[in-house]
Amino acid sequence: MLRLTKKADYGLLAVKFLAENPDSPSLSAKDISEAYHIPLQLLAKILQRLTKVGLLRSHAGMNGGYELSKDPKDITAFEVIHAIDGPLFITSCITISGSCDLNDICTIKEPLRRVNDSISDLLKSIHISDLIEADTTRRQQSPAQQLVTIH
Amino acid sequence: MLRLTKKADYGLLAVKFLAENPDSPSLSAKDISEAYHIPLQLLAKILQRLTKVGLLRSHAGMNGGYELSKDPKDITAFEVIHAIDGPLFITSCITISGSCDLNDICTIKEPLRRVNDSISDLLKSIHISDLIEADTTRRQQSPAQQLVTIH
DNA sequence: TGTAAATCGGACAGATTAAGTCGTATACTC
DNA sequence: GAGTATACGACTTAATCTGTCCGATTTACA
Repeated sequence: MLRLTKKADYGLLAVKFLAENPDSPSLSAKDISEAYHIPLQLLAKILQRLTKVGLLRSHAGMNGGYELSKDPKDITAFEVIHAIDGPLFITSCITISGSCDLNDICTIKEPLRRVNDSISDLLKSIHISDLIEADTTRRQQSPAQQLVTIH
Repeated sequence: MLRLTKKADYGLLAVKFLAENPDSPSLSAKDISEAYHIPLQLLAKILQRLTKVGLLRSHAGMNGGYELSKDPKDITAFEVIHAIDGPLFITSCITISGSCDLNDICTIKEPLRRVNDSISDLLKSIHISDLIEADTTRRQQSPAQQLVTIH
């Protein structure tokens, strides 16, 4: 099925939201959870992880919250996803140690590892700023144009 | 975590195995399950699905089994994975109907859909024949060379 | 024509993982 | 000091994946 977790989805949404509101000194987990109807406690943990890896800066206490620690141009989708979901492995048999039960038998491991790397590269080429741009251009387009350029 | 199911792994292995043995008129689920230590009944179901979508031809009865219904060059990794795991959706919110709870709120859907398409294209560009070639070239190389060219 | 070997397919149980909740501690502002 | 917010570990619930069981059907061959 090859799908991201909801946490990763939420994380991307949150980071994009922070990127879109550079004027606000910091937005709280509550602000973001209400904007997107994400369970507060769950989002809080996601933001904590993003803070831990240095993508966000946090401010506890009243009027606290989170802000991006760098420019949206310099944050990739890969970084966000990796921080939340951990390392990306397309196959079940490839683990961080590189070993699996079928170590000597399995002959598709290496080809799939290359696929894995390609996907990683793809996600590394997508920056948070791209997400914002894609969104604004979409709004400017007519529905007919959207069908042509998107998907 | 963005990972294939084991079923998809098994399916790819099985299809590759069939492609590697074009001389055998047909290999049974048992043959394949023993070659790779895959649970027989589980593999049987996977092969049944691949048959259902037309990638394999099955022969019931004694000396029965499966064979590829077309050339390994004409079967993509995408076809195998799609047959087993169903449609590929990178996000949790993008479904076959294209709708999610956050339909109007979620602003990363379209960008992620493009990522989704890119991954699909990537998997469509990988043919079963490629998996075999990658494997044989690997065997011909020295361990040192493998480290350079692979990954 | 009967038996063995194979595919077919639904239902189910167990295991693993994801999603979400709870409670408490800590930090900061006013 | 009160109120608001982050930090974080433990826990529960829900969903999905993995694997098994069982019976039915098909086919080759003795």
